[in-house]
Amino acid sequence: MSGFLGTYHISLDGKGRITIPSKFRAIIESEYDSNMVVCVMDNFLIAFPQKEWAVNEEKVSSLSAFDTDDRNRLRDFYSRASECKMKESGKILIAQNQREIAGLEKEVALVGMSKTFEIWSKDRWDTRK
Amino acid sequence: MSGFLGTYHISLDGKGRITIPSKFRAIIESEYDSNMVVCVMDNFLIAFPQKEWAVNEEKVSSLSAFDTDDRNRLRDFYSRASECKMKESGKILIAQNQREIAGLEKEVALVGMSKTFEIWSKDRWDTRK
DNA sequence: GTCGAAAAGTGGTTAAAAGTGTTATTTTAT
DNA sequence: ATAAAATAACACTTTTAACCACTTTTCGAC
Repeated sequence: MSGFLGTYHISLDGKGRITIPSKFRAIIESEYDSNMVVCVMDNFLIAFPQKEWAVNEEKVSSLSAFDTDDRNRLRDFYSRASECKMKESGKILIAQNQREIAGLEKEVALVGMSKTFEIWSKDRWDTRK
Repeated sequence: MSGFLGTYHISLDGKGRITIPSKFRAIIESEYDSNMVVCVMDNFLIAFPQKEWAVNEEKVSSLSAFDTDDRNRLRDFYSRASECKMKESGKILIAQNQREIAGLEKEVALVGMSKTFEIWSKDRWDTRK
């Protein structure tokens, strides 16, 4: 498998959920389990299969727990992350505060980034530079 | 085998699929498996057998997922790629957003590039400089 | 505490759209 | 003229979006 690739334009339902496109879903089901971590990055969200989140966490673990700048960076990173499960139905619920931060309303773009994928509001995606 | 060579003028069917010319098909079947990755390059598309794509990916894998510039570069690369399988029938479906970006309508030119081949709209192929 | 109402979250159904497979017909090359 | 390849047409399957009904959680009033 070549990982998460491509851009999908999908919609948030009334309760703030998205249905994962079937290609992404197939990857999650075959390569990972249904546990995901979603975190905030600037303007948009990043969805990690839990296994990839762990790899990533590895990389930030070199930061010092006592250095103020590092600690601030870590706090930004962790405090706005959230664990979520992809359900049987292939849906995942995006936490409300994350929807707000990422400006998600109705139309959403999912963007494959190989080991992870990004979640953008359509507006921000279309106007990014 | 000498790889993908030559130019073929073929057509997109009503559902956005192309039938791979039998010479290309023979190469894919003998040298590779049926998994392909198609990505966007400027005005046209590039089709990679998955094995060749992996070589390519190798080259971008050193970029950091946390550096904004690197991440933007990765996003350009991945967001416009898509995995697809050449079916038994020798057809592959070109993703809708790729058809749009590459301006594919009815008539399409496939252009061999040895390890990969390119997919052009006839108009753009004829008028390229 | 516990009751009830509101909000948040979950699961399933449906119709429309997108994607797939097959066969038959047309075109091309020899 | 024949065989192989390419195209067109059609039926079928899968995926998606939009609803709706149900469950769980939260939270204030008592």
